[in-house]
Amino acid sequence: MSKSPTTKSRALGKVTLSDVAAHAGVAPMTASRAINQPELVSALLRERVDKAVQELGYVPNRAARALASAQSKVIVVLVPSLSNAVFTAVLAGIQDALDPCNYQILIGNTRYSDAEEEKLLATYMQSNPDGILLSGLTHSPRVQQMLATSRVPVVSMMDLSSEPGAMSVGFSQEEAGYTMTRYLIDKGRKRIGYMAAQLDERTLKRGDGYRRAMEEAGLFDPALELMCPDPSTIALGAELLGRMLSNMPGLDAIFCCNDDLAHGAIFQCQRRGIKVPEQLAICGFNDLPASAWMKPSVTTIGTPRYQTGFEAANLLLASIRGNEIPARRIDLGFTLVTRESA
Amino acid sequence: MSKSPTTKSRALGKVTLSDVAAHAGVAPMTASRAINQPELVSALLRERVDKAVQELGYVPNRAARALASAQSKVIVVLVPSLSNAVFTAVLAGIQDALDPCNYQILIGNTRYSDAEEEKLLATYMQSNPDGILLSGLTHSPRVQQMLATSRVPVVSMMDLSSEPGAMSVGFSQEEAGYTMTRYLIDKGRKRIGYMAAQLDERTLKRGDGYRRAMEEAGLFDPALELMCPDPSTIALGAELLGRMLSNMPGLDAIFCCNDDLAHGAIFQCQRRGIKVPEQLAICGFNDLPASAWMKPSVTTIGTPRYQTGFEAANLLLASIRGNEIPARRIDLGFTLVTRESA
DNA sequence: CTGAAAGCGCTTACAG
DNA sequence: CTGAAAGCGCTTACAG
Repeated sequence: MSKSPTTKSRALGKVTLSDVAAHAGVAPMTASRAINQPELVSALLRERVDKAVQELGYVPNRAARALASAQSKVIVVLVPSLSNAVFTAVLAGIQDALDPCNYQILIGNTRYSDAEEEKLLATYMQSNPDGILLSGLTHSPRVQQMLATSRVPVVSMMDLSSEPGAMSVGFSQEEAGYTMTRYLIDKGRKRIGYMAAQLDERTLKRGDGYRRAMEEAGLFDPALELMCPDPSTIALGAELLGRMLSNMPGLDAIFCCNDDLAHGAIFQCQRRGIKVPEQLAICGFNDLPASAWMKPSVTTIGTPRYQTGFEAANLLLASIRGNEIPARRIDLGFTLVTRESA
Repeated sequence: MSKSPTTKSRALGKVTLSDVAAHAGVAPMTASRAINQPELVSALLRERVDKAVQELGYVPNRAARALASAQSKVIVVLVPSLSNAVFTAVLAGIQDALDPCNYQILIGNTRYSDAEEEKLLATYMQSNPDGILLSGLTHSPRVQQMLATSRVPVVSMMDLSSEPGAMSVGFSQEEAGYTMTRYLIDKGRKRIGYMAAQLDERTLKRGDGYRRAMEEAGLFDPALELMCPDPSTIALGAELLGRMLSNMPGLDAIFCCNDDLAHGAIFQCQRRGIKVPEQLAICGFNDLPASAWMKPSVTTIGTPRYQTGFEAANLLLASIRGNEIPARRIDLGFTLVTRESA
């Protein structure tokens, strides 16, 4: 358990590559190779270096490597929320895709705020990331500029970009909103409300789909939309249900922009003795685990969250490596999951 | 929008501090000061440097700074899960506490695996973290050794350490398990089962508390415990309920080690027509949002998740800064939340 | 297969 | 208040 012999004032007092090299009786360069490209070093020296690494407890200094090699091995991931199960599933997919590649993942939680996104990106840019994974398609001008000037590969997740050359993985949020609304209409519902919260990009696009379907069917009525900027929670769903019930006479169905709201709305119906779906059909979006188990179980849109993260990370890796990219726009689709609630 | 004039082969082709200094007509050292300790630079030069930074779009290189200053400004956080709302709340608290301090947070998801924890820590150690936030008290020998040799300040979250000098923030998991069980006993329940999954450290300690209460009351029966190593999910709760019902005759209450299991168990009861709490009392742990809204609402233990993250981060900061630390062991307590289900 | 030299972009430690 | 020198720990680019 020997320590670095020199005690220079600025140093961390840690074992360096030179210490390892000295201990093994080789040049630092050889020690470096033995560690990073062992196939380029003779078995004998490789063994001596390995032994020195063990004995000294050498830990490579990532900052030094990044500086010398101009390669950070860092990938930045920006998501709007960590409390939303949707994004933790996306992160799981990203982790699984990146795990074998020895990248360091910098996770930033923008909290659905453009300002926060700018701040995080500005900070993370100091780490010279090799690639960036972003949620959504729309970003502030400053973010767009930072991305453009950095020339770092970027993949957008959760929706499909129509910009040529842009890389994106997800599905059409608008189309999914349309599909769910269409389903309710086909079931014979006439007064279909849209309950939305957070009002992020995706919620708005689902609303666009809802509107298109309602207009097509001649059922559109702006009074049927409740758009609330607060974060989506079960409690908010419960509250908004009350508001919709009192403000929208004749309501026979509600399309909630996500499952959290739908769960809250259904719990509220249970407490008020409103029968779902007989009196009121309620459906959600995302197919969270509880949706399959609640009573009534919840009709919703199944979304490829884990897969989105996984594919987006792989697309980014291909781009970083300069590999051929068959498709820069990967549509993972969505599924209409019909259950008891609508 | 001028670029760095030199085009050396190894460089990133990015604007450096020297470029900024040249553009402002000062020495690099002065540019560095103007950016990091502006109060030490005259107003005139400070202004010229600021202008140069703007005009060149300078982004500091974090690796270079870390290497030169021997300070990483990195804090490592290891949590066992990101899909568990408990830990995302802890992370939110950490973020809020660290946000003003310009630290980079490295979030590692150990997936409840010691091997994964070792791997993550080994990787993150390469970044020379200034501090580490760990979940739980027990860690593998290799993890303990890495922490010991690095001499980096560590704060443990989610439970209280009895080791002298160790810093920890949380509450007694054992005590909480005891309290919930005691509550069920006081309510007159006799055959109280314990439904556990994941079987991590905390689940086991809650079980210890359950056992202590049952033994005290002369109600203990090992046949009343169902310990399943699979991850906790609503689906698993629903499944385990079935198993307990068929294997534990006379069961009149179930203490689920967390709310996910409790929700699944209650949904299953609804589907089977079992009345909760009349025929079977069910309670959970953690007080997730749905617990207050479900029907029946869920009796559970409220836990200080956000607060744990917040206080743990602040404790770590104090330790990093060498501030005086009034208490190295911060007990945030827990609350028994009695509702309809038990 | 091995190694001496130079440099990555910044900050420390001095000196003025 | 300002700056010239040296160095952080590693890797690139050569040369042998």
